[in-house]
Amino acid sequence: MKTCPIPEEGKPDSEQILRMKEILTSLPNDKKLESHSNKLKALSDATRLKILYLLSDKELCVCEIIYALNKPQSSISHHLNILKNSGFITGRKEGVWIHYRLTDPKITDLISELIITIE
Amino acid sequence: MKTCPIPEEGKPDSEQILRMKEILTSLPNDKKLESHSNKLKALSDATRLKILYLLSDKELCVCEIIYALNKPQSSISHHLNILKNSGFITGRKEGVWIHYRLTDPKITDLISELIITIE
DNA sequence: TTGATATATCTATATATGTAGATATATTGA
DNA sequence: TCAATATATCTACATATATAGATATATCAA
Repeated sequence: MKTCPIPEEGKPDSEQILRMKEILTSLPNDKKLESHSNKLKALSDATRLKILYLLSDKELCVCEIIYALNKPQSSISHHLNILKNSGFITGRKEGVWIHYRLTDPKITDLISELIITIE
Repeated sequence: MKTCPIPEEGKPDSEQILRMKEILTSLPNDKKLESHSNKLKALSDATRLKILYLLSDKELCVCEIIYALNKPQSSISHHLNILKNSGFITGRKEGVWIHYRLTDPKITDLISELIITIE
């Protein structure tokens, strides 16, 4: 039976193994990858996706988002905080109000593209 | 003090509110959004991101991925299953081996683009 | 300064997730 | 049929997360 092409002691690596090692060294380091996966985790919630899509049109204040999504204020605030900390949105304070907008307007399009590729 | 522009009883909605409602009705339904957020959740793990990047070059069998990432076989199998169920990768059986590849080669590029927009 | 509004933070709880060891299944060669 | 390899599934446990009520903070108007 063909065995897994892992390199044997003393023998040179196969082309395949060399290529894999090349890819691994070209990747962001573990700390960065951890940060990237955490940012992507911010997208793994339906409420947060809704918020991003709402903001794809124009900036909104928190109370408008609360009204639109019909969820407790603490819950919306929690999700906004996650989106803000991961860099997807930014807030602009105006009196008591805080207006949130997408950090980059391309964000929602990229998310949609990503979903489409696997649908 | 300016109060939140939520529609009052009997009064017509503001332009802003109408636009929000328009966006909300244009969104995928809740079941679909739940599915989308679950797919994105598959990207929220550093090990799974590494697997996707490894597969961006060419298909690999499970044992090669185990060797490259140096993690327990059960763990890699678990992550591959998540990536497969969410549609990011597909498996091709050949004897005892299963070769996995990206469902769409654009996937890793789109992920990178998404990360770049918020960095 | 007082009261109301907008938002954030704290807290508890239920649920989901990653990890890794153990076991099961499938395939192949002898 | 038997042994070895490749992979999947099961299991338990520790950790992370969403939720929503309660409380805190900040801003403004009167």
